[in-house]
Amino acid sequence: MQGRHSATFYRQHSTLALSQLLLGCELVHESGEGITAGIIVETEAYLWGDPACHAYRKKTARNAAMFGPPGTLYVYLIYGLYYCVNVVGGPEDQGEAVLIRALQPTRGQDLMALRRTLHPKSLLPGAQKFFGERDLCSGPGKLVQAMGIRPEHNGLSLEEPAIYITTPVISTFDTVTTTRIGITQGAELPYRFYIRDNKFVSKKG
DNA sequence: TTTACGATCCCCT
DNA sequence: GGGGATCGTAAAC
Repeated sequence: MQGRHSATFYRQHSTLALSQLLLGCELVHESGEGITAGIIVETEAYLWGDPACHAYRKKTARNAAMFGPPGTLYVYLIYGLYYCVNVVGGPEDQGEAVLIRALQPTRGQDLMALRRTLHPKSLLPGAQKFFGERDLCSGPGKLVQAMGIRPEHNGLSLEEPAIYITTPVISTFDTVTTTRIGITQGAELPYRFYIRDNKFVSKKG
């Protein structure tokens, strides 16, 4: 059994450092439906003074969770269709966070596939009905769906019993540092990190 | 009060 | 490789 990261861990490192330290750690959700888990293989940092950061201008109703203590979950709706999940980093009250962009599934793959299949959009005629392992968590919207993370998780702490991140389960890998995906402002900043040659990463580059 | 747009995903060409 | 879906948020009027 792997240990879980503590509040101290989230407090002790900068958000940029956290973005890299979370690679190789396992995100676990013990839900009523069952347990799902996956190794974090891709992250992005959103920092103070960063124009792409949701907290760039000021604290609002949407981004309030970003100003919670390090180790808080920030879940938000994107494009009116999907949700993304972040881990709030320190220093506290700076509105910084780490976007979890991809997981390598380790537990509950069947449940993940079920959740992805049962998503309302997937029930539309002609929608994809089968998911290979690579399709479960290879993107920020996908992994939220597969892990059963919902808007109600916004503002919760990773100290909660049912949702947490473990200490590293793999450690021998190279980290690629590159630019973030899907943004216009701050696009040149090297704030994206992923495990080299891991097939569950959303995109190369 | 109105409007433009986004840290995405999936299907179609 | 490109575009449409879809809606809450926040900036602009």
